[in-house]
Amino acid sequence: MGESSKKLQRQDQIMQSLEFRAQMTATVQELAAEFSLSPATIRRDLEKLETKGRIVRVMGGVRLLPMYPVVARNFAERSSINLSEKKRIVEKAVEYIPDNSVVILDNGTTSWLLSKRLKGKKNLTVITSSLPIVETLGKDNDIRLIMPGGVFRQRNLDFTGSRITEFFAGICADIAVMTCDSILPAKGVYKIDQTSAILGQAMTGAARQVFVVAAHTKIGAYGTFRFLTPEKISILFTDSGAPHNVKEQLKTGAFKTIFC
Amino acid sequence: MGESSKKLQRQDQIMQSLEFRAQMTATVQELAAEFSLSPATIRRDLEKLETKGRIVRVMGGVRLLPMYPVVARNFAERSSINLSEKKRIVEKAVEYIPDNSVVILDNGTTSWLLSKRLKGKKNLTVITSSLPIVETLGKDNDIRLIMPGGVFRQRNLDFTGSRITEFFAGICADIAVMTCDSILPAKGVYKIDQTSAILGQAMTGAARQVFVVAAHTKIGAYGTFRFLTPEKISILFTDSGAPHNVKEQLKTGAFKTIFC
DNA sequence: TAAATTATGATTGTCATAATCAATTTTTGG
DNA sequence: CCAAAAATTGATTATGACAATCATAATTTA
Repeated sequence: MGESSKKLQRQDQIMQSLEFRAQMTATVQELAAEFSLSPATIRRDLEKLETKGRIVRVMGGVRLLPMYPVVARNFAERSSINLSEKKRIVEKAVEYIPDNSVVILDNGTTSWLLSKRLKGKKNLTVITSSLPIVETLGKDNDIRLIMPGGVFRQRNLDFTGSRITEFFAGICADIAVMTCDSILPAKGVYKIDQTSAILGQAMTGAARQVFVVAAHTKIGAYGTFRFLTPEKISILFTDSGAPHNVKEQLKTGAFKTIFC
Repeated sequence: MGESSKKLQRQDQIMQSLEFRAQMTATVQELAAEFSLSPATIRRDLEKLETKGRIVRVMGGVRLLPMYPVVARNFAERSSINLSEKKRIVEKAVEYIPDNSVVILDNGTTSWLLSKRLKGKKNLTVITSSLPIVETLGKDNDIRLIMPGGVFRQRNLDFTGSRITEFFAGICADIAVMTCDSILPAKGVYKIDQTSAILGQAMTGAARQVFVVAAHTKIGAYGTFRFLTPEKISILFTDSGAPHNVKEQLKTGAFKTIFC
């Protein structure tokens, strides 16, 4: 059996009470007084609400999340896979993005990490459909941030739609930084879903240079929809974890590969 | 004099350390061990980092903000002005939004509050340029969320641009819920900046019904750019705090007014 | 290099928290 | 509607996180 309706109702009241407060915060004691309950009970409610992702508990009380918590948490967890490799790749790729450039950033956790490393660049224009990237770069004064718009995909935290192709047809950027689900060195770069692949085609078609950032595990992995052929890749940034023969193949391939 | 470079450098290292962690969290003790420092020093660093808006401290440790903190905080503070009036207005307006409808939501704190009350509606399509609204509704499975896109405005946390008008020209929604900076009952509804007014025109032109939600303080207030004439307003939702003569004027006006 | 500023770690008192348990309330199933 | 089961509640206790303070050490400034 779950929680009693009375308890659930009170949890909603706590949420409402939080929204009334200027800083969206309250102490356990304040709430205990407000509901005429013991601090222990309030703590148990807050514990539940935190599990449900509706609040963050802080020392002595609780804070309403200004933002969407559940999806962000999923995203943060996904991004922790291969994190140290991804970070090395990203650090290197960032070196190849000069000041004053116009950069298209693909969706995905790797390009999200990359966006975090753009701080300090001067006069950058970033075009992206990724909500986490918007949130990361939105606070940066030195970055002009442009979003094509579209229908929101909860699973990917991005926006896509039929207007995307049309949008990028009118864009000429310096660099597109792309993520992927699969790289076949002789054939090209792939995404798992078609919508993302169409977006990828539009993005890469709108940039003079195409960077691909991908952990070595993506090389030879499964991916159905190709969005990029080898000759259009400017640089592939990957880690050095791939088997020797694969690395040799990359070194003699159609595009430049940088092992980070 | 500010902080020493050594201290600032360590604070950056703390941030990096946080990014490496799966849940983006760490305890004071973990960090104390990692940097071979006393918990007191780590706490002082965390205190600074929190002041700078880079982290949120939680019981026993610290959590990296998944999202942009400073702007969100500003927004949350702004939204607390007239909060109880706004909430009453919003509760009433939500009643007039039926299931299965297509709703355009304007930018602004009042429509952000309104978006929080849409949970439970079935098969809703929401079109908005507001980042906070996207974040609020993005976690809701029952809402189809569409963003026109454009250039990000940090100050308003929204997206605007020349394509906006073109975008809304292709839209026919059921309801547009609009906020404003000023209402002159005989003349119309105004915004302070022209960009928002152009967006407002596009939005109201794309909807069959136009709701205006505004605290009574907006009636007769200052606003330069008109985006809506009185005869195009379907319903004005406001609180009953306006002077008697103003309320009489509204009751005999060109549009329906609901005092919440 | 010396003085001023800042940072650090230890100590202390205060307070939040988690765990446990008995009493009470609510829900479930007949 | 009633009895049994489940869940909730508040009191208690042990743990430990926190802020304030101060003397010492390190860093920055002139």
